[in-house]
Amino acid sequence: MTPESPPMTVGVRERRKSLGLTQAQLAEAIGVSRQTIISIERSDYAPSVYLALRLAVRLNSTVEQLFPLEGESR
Amino acid sequence: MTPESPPMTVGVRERRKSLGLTQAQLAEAIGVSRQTIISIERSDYAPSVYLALRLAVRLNSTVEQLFPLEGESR
DNA sequence: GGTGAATGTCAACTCCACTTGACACTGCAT
DNA sequence: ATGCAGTGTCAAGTGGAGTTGACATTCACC
Repeated sequence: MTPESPPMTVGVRERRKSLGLTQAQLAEAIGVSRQTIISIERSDYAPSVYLALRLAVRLNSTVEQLFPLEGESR
Repeated sequence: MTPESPPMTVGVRERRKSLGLTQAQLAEAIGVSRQTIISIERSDYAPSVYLALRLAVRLNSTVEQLFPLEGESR
C-alpha cells in the first residue's frame, strides 16, 4: 500500500464487528434503536449526517470511510 | 496554530462563499434543489449522510468539517 | 438435543428531509 | 430611480428516517 493511497472503505457492520460490539451496544452508545443500526448496516435507508458522525466517532473512523459515495449503493 | 490542532470547523455557507459559488450553482452541482441548500445552510434540518458527502466533495472539504458535532445544533 | 445471545424481519406510527412554485427582500451597479 | 443577481420565506406535498414492539431465525456453546 503506497503512502498516498485513498483511505480504505469499511462498512459500518465490518467496523462494528472488528471492535467486538453488538448491534445493541452500538445502538445504545450513539443513542438510537437497534433497529436503526440494522437498517443502516443493511443500507435500508441513509442515516442523517449527525447520526453518521456519531457512528464514525464511536467506531473510530470517518464518515467518508463508513459511507462510501462512489460505486456503492444509495 | 500547532501542527496537531483539530481541523477547523467551517460551515457550508462559509465554504460555499469562499469558493465563489451561489446557492443555485451548488444545488445544481450536487443534484438538489436550491431550497435544500438554504435549509441546510440555515440548519433547518439535517441532511442525509450522502447529501453531506456530496457537499463535502464539491466544497473540497470533509463531512466532519462542514457538520460539526459538538456544541452545534441538532 | 437445549439454551441464551445476537441478529433478522415485519408492521404501524410520527416526523423529518426534500421537492416544487412563487413571491419578498437585499445588495449592487447604472 | 430601475434592473438584475442572489438570497430568504412560505406552503403544500411525498416519501424516507427512525421509533416501538414482537416474533423468527441464526449462531455458539454445553
